[in-house]
Amino acid sequence: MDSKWVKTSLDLNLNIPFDHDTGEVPLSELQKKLEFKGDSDNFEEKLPVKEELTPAHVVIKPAGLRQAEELNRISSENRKLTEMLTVMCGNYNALKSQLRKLMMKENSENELPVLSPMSSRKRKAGSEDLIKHASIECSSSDEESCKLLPKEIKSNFSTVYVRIDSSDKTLNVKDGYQWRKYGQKVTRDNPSPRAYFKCSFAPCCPVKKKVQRSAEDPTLLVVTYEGEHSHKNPSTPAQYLSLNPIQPVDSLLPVRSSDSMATLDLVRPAGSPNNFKTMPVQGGELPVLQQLLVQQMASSLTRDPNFAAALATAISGRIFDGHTNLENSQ
DNA sequence: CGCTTTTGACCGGCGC
DNA sequence: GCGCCGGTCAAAAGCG
Repeated sequence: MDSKWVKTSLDLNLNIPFDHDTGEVPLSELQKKLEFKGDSDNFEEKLPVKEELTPAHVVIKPAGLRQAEELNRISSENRKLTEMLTVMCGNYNALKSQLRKLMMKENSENELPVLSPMSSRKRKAGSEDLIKHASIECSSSDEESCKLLPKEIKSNFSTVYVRIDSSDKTLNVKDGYQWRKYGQKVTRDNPSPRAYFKCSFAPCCPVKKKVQRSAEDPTLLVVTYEGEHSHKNPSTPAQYLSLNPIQPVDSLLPVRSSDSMATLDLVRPAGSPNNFKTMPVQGGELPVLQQLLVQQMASSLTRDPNFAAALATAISGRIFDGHTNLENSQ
């Protein structure tokens, strides 16, 4: 990756020079963009859907013309949004492939053993020790607002930590995939039960996940993903976004105990300070943290209720305006 | 009625 | 060989 950096899915103006083959953009370009777009409060201004219909528009123009114009405008906005969505998805995939490359590099450098999680209890315990440091902490008072996407690592075995309400007794973690619970067990080392889920989105998808409250911190859910999804996405991007207006967040890369650990407090309002904090970094981890920073910015923006609300208002306002104008003209 | 969840039974690996 | 333990199965119950 070197001096380059990956593109996130946030360039709604689509002006960043972007190599679709490598999924990379120059760091300087990205920084410029992030300076602009990092503040979600500015999003409303950036959206090109706020232009007002002046009374003159409504009164002067013939009804049929106005309707046609409205229709054109709505459909062009629709096209724009679809385009943005397509690019966002493309960028997400690019980001994912970057992550994978990085992982492979990390693994070959550190010679991390490829662990087979099911083979032995003792070895399994070892692997969990390793992945424990690969956690993302997602603090949430609201389960709906806390959505994670499992990272795909070489060993196909990953863990994320999800902060939940201590009163919340369910073991549901919404990560965009569809899961079917097939078992629950109380394990020896933890009084709270462990739930076993299989991915039920695709019938042949081998991915499983285990969800259990942390023994040390009952407000922390330990979610262990195993395997790789045999399907691309939980649904088409449009379907997924319509069902889950907030994009999931990639979890951290696995790092060893001596390395840095980043925590994400996703329950904090996106505009508030310290939404992202890192612990002291050891040499060689900077690209990972930069990547995380970008991911965090992306997640903050896409999770920002102001942004979602502004977008929803703009779209519904358009539709409503269109309806009103149609009714007025009749 | 079909899908999901619950839950006790069962299975296989491991240590003693 | 036996018991322990984590993981899985599958029938029954629950739910929309």
